[in-house]
Amino acid sequence: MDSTSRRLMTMKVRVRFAPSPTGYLHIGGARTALFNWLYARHTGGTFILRIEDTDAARNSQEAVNVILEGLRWLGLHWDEGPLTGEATGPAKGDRGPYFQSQRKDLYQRRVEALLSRDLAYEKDGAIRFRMRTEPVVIDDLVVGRVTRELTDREALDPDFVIVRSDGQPVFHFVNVVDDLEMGITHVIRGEDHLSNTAKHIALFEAFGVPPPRYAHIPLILNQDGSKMSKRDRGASLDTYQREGFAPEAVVNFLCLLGWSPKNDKTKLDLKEVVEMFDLPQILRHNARFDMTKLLWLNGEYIRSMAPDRYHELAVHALARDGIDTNAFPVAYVRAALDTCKEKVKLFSEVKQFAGFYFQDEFDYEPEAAQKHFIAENRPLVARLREVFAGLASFDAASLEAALKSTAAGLGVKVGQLVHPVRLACTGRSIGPSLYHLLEVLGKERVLQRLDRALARMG
RNA sequence: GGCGCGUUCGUCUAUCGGCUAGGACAUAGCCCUCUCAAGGCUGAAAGACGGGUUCGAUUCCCGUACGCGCUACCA
Repeated sequence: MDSTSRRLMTMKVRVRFAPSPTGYLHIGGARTALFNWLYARHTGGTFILRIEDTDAARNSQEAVNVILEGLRWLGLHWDEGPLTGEATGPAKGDRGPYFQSQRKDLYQRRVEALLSRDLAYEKDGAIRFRMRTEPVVIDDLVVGRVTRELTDREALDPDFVIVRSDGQPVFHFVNVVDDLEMGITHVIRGEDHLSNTAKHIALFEAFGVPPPRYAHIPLILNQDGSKMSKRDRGASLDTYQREGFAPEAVVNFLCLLGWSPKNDKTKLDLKEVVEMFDLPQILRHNARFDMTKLLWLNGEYIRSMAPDRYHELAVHALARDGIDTNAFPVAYVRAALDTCKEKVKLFSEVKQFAGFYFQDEFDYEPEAAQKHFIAENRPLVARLREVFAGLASFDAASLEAALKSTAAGLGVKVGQLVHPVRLACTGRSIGPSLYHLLEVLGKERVLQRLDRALARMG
């Protein structure tokens, strides 16, 4: 073991997620944040959020808020970093500011230090760093030992710009200065930065400071293997926030992209992941994003979700879809939502499954109405209506018994009653268990809806 | 073009030289069933290619192909 690794081993881990506020949080960025968070929690270290808002033109407070809200939604809370999207706003941690736009003096001082030692020089109004020409060895914790040779262009001129002629320092420079000043011990980032790491290491050496350990994680690709860009469906985290995914399912799925618990478990306990997670086990190849599997996982999470959590998310989804459940008794809402818990894969589906509980006026599915609301069924449904009306106890078991004996008495299959009744009471041909849904609706609503449907049957 | 990284079922992955290559999603069939799901059972489905090393290679080495990344006064 060299002295650098020994020093780092005794040092408390400090990792950071350093997104640029572009207006959306890329799913790959979310995974990078997750891996940094997991490593910090695993080692008892510190997870830092730093906003790389050097490109003033396209940065805004709203764009930063998208990132903050995305991370909060995922449950990836940071130990140091901004508390709001405002660059000059409050922050926690003593190594700030955590916005690059507020760190200009720091960069200026570092530039002058390099200039004064002739490690950098001015050319055409820009400031360039004297890059070494020997290969740079990167001991990456994920990829292994990488020896970065000069490219053909670099062989001609290895130096690179660190401050543009307009006075703006470039990414490679500010990134290194910040990691240095903030005492970052491990840089966990996308593999797209691997080649550039040589520059970063050279810069650290120029400052006379040992570089942090690097861990370059593979990229997340589209289903077809192409690069996932802003426009691709599922590339932006807000897709999941809006479409009714449970954050815990998204986090679980992201854990499985490039990392695995080495057993056959798919549904993971985050606490266990924190215990097991480590950098060397991260896979070295890119992964494709399988939305179908995430959807399945989300359904798994919903099915096994704690009741309170499920109701909270379901009610929230309904509200977003224009259904105010506050107008109904809490017990009714809970009972109604419970009948759908095992049916939905997404919270955005809750309205389709449970909407009828909260609105009396709804249209019938045309095809189903044509099939089930026929004259032939009218006397059958009418008979059942009377049986239901006479029931002393309107619970699922009684309803089932009543419906089945009525069907038997009429000499028809159970389905011949079930389908028209379901359609009459819900407007749809699919939905929760019929008997349970009738129980929740209650006798009054059920009879009303049956009457309304009977009026349309022949 | 140069530099770097990668390559196990369609997809995510297990395997750290002994494999009849395991699991999950998706998919096919069957069962269950009031719809839709869920669940149960069964099936099909993989080591990019070519050379080495080895008693033995998915596993180690080299080459080729393919994919991805970087190669900016973008981040």
